[in-house]
Amino acid sequence: MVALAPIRAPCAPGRTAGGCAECLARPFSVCAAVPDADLAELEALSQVRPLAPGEALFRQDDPATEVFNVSSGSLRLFRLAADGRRQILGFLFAGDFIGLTGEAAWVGTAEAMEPATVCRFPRAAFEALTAQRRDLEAALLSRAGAELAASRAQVLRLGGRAALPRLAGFLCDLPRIDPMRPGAPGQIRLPMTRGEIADHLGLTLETVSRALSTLKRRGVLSQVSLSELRVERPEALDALANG
Amino acid sequence: MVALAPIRAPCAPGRTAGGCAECLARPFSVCAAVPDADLAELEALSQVRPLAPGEALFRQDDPATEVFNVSSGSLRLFRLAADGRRQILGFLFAGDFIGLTGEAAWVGTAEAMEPATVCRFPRAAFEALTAQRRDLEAALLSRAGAELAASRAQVLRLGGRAALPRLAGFLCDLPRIDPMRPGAPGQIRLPMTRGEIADHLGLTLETVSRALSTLKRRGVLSQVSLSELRVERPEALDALANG
DNA sequence: CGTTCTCTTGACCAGCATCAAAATTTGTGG
DNA sequence: CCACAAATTTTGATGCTGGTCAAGAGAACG
Repeated sequence: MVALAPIRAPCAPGRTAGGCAECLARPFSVCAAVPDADLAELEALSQVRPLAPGEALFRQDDPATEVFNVSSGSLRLFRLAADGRRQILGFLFAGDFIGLTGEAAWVGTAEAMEPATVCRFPRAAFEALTAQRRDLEAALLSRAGAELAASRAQVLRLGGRAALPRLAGFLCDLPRIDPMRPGAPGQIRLPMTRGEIADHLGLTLETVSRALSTLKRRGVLSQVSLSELRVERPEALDALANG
Repeated sequence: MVALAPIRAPCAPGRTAGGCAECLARPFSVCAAVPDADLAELEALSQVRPLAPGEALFRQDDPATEVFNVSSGSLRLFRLAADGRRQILGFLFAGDFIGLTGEAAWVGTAEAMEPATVCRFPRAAFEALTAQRRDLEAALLSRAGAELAASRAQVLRLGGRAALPRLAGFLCDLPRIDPMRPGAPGQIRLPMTRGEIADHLGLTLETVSRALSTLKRRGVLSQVSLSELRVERPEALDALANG
């Protein structure tokens, strides 16, 4: 897994150096709904938490006493089944908000896939702020809609049987949900392993690897590195994903 | 498909006979957040629309200029893929709200599975009301969370490979999402066909039928009628769904 | 430079899809 | 109310995709 050149942590550690006002993730976050003049309210509630690769932010079934906003890096959100199978519910990138559903316990475990930072809010205080601020509540509702759409996209992918369309659909969507990704357009960054892609798509890592090889053999993709793909024929990828 | 004994349509046709105040679906709906004193605001915006079995409420990719609340009966929400495959995103029952995501176009087609009624709101007017009423907005956010949880449950089901656990999980959840279902506890009403269950679970109708037969052979279920099952061994069903 | 982890590729097999037909239920019209 | 027609469900036979097991190649890290 190739670590990124470190992105300046937004809502930055230290808080002094610009704070939320200079946060690189704010344009993609619910915080964008809060005008600059009122940012101090947000900053007063939040703490910055850096995460090392593999470190857990919370575990499934733990009480959800806090909510989070991802400000850099990426995380995996997964649930372990009784038989040991791991279903990855989603990958979280800068701007994603964690804790929308208001459930008492976390549905899954969240772990960093690479160095990451999140803003941490006590749930009660955040909900109090939400109740005061109409703009924030509307932004949360809007983001909940986006997350529901993402979950439905995953359902559509998992419902289709073949492995190749599942992977193609995932690769098409990935750049969209990773707003701060670096690198040239037409390239796809994969901060997750083959096994994680497999657990997201309901496949095995061998099948994912074979599907990637097939796409390379057909000239749809080429590999810049293990974790960086180049899309050679975007239309072909799109056709596989949908048609 | 056995039609239910008709439920008195809530938010009833005619509107005069009690209106929202006597709506049987209100306890399960976002409308519950609106106090009795303010119900007139809701009623002024809404129109009751009855649906015949098979009738479409809207079609995928159509502009979403209205939102709906199901007040009786049930609907299927599905999306047709380019290859003709049908993925059923969910089944809608009394109390379910349609139009949470705020997207410009419908993600899928909604069709009644049995005689049903919905309350219809012009989207712009409903959003204006939402912006005024804190209680309604909070209820919508809460319901969005519930729907996200349902979608994630479907992801967890589709991600698991075997057919039997998928069906078992679906049968376990169905009674919970159908709050106004009639009939004795321990019985499961299936307003949908085997083919629709299959398209929801990413299986074929033959596989669903075989899985049902297996559950009957093992004594987990028995059939009251084609569309009504009796759970003989709830623990066994639950074990199949999770373990 | 060696250890460890991840990825790739191969061989084989099981479970589900597909094709096909019979049984059951539902709906319609006399 | 019965008989017939249409639709749905059940069951069977066969083939293929993807899972499982296994081994080797390539990267990452100390």
